[in-house]
Amino acid sequence: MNEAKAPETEKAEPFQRLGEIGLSNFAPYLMNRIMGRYNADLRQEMTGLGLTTPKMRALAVLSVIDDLPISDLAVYAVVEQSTLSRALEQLASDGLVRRDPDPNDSRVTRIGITETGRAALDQLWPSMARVYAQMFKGIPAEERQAFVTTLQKMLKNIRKHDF
Amino acid sequence: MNEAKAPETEKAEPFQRLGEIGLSNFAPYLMNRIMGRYNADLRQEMTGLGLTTPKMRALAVLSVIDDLPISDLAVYAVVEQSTLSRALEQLASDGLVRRDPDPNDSRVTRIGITETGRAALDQLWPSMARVYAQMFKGIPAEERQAFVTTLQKMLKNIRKHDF
DNA sequence: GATTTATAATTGCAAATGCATATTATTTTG
DNA sequence: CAAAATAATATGCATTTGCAATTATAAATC
Repeated sequence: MNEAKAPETEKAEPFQRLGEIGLSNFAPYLMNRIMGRYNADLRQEMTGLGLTTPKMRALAVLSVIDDLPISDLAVYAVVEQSTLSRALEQLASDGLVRRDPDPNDSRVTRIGITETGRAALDQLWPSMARVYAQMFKGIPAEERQAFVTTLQKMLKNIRKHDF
Repeated sequence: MNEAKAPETEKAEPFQRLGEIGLSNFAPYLMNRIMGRYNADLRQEMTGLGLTTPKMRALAVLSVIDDLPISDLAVYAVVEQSTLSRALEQLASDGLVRRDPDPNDSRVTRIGITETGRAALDQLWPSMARVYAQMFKGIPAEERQAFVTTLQKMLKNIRKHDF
């Protein structure tokens, strides 16, 4: 009577529990495991350069999209606004980023990366590339591409902002 | 999917920078963004249940693999050993987990989940399942499966332990 | 156009985190 | 088998984090 007439892809399962899925089939678990290692591996390198994860993330984002309002940067960099505020304080005093008041909205401070900031990131990049390569070792280009495509869909599904 | 020109899977590129790859094509970036949202979304629910991310992760793992040494649990749950130690202290005093001395090695404490612990996780599970479903919304089963398969390979590539 | 509401960024503060170290138990080695 | 090296867990402590409240500005509403 109360048969589920589910459209296949969406929600057909009554409610599978984690134990039934299994950790190694549960994507969020695997992703947390992988990113935990990725971030831990990089943290070591960062420490040597006087960087922290929030600082590094801010620089990495700014190396691609410059001159961002702090609130946008927080979203891109996946760092809490207040944490980022303090990280930027240090980055600015170390000369790795620049703070420019937004001409149109005086509440906004726009952050740009400096040459020194780029240089710092360049020092870290080999490690990032190495860990990245390690992660995808033995995975063919086509599979990598499909993987990224799925990730892009997932981000669209889950994000709370327009970017 | 356009035919790839390059047969090389390993390392052929001279050294592409992040700016050239672009944030939205850089898998670790996308994964951090997605997991950042996933974890933030759940944190809210957890707070209501008196749980934190480390506590929740420990319970989730234990619901699948019970009776783990603390050191193994730390790996599975992606939580720092010292952080986990303190999280377990609280979980035990709240009666959500049990601590049993290992009969063969008296350095080891094995952690098991209690009925109360399972009940707490059951309360959280609907939210986890909801965010999980949201993440994969519109992504066909086949693509999901391929995605998980790639994740499994990646974990094998990057992990430092045998599990 | 004055008042309410919303947004950007900073900051105070308590709690959480992670590193280094301590403690206890086990394994290895000479 | 004593001494040294290794392993599992706990803990001291300085730092980091995130929430809530604050300040300052802008937008909306009446």
